[in-house]
Amino acid sequence: MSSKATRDHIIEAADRLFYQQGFEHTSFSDIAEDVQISRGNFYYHFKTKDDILETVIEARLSDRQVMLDQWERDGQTPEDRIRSFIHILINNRADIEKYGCPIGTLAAELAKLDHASQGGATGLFTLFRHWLRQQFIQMGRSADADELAMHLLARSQGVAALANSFKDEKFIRREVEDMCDWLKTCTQNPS
Amino acid sequence: MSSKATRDHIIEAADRLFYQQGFEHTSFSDIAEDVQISRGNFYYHFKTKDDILETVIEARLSDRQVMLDQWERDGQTPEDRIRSFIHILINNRADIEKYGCPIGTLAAELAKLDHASQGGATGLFTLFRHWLRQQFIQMGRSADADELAMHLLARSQGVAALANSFKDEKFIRREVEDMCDWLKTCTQNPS
DNA sequence: GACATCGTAGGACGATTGTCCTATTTTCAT
DNA sequence: ATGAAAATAGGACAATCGTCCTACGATGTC
Repeated sequence: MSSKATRDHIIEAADRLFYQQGFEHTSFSDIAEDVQISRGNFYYHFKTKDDILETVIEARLSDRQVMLDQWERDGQTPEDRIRSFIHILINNRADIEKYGCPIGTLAAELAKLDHASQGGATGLFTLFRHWLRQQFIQMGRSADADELAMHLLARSQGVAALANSFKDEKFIRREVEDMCDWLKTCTQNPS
Repeated sequence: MSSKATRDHIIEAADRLFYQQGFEHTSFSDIAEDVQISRGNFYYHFKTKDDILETVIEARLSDRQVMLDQWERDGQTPEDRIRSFIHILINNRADIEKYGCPIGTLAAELAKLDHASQGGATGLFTLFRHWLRQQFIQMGRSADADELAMHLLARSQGVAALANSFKDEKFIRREVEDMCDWLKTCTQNPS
């Protein structure tokens, strides 16, 4: 098989397993078994485990960027686009209830490990933060756009965390609705 | 030394290290070194690693219960007491920026490990959920007390998560103030 | 002061970890 | 078809993990 195809399989499997089981708790054997290659062959594609993590983070960054670009094309108004962000919680509720937020849980784990890729995980947050900030600026809230972005990011993280623990779909839907209501008030109140 | 003293030392060290490094990433050697006992002596006090985790969760439950009881004595109004809860974020901001929320990060890790003590970690959330619910009931919001409790719990978790990633003290203070403002509106609006 | 119990130390154990090395197979340009 | 390069397999490796076992020192009761 071509090198790139195998490499992509590894990245896809590592991405999924890091999400479902955590980075440290996922071993090379786990990934190799999932991809159906030998454990030894691993080091032809990646030098170290940290190397795979870096690549997975880059892949997630690229994935999310594509998603944001798509919203930029689809959503008519910045409010529409932010609503798409909020509705991630509903669209991915099954996974979130089982494994939490893929970005938040990774950032939390790497912080505890004091891992070199902490910054990469924070970069995933920053991607959304800057994108949300842009949307709020377009809504005429340039003065406090970053504060609004952080606020919404925090609320999403909180909902994901509790949804993961309590596995309560109604709670997710209620909070999503509440965030959308809050979003409506953002056009009106300049502060 | 008495058995109980050593045991308490182990629990205290395990509690701290599980928080700072995560449960799985903390080994018996880490704890033993911290307590300054031999690794082998461990199994005189605890049967397994999961056994220590269970005990640590019980200790955290007891600790937080004591804290809630204290607030119950100190705070004049339920609003005062809920404010004490919100201000955990400020009082513990240094640790939260470094290690996140001790309850949220443990619950997230155990969910990924599919660990038997998942319920114990969720129980820590439930302790606060029920306590907050009681406070909101005393504020005359019995109809939606649990929803308000979950809402506030979620917001705290979100702030802790982002504070951990961005290490931004101003963000914490801003969100705490915002939550206190929101709390004020809770007495007025019956829904 | 003898003795049983409690507490501790130190190491053995099998399994698993990330990493690395060396054959062997596959692929493909010539 | 042949040879170089790419890709894979399988195992060796040192270290570390949780667990367990046995022997030694401390403690306190009779």
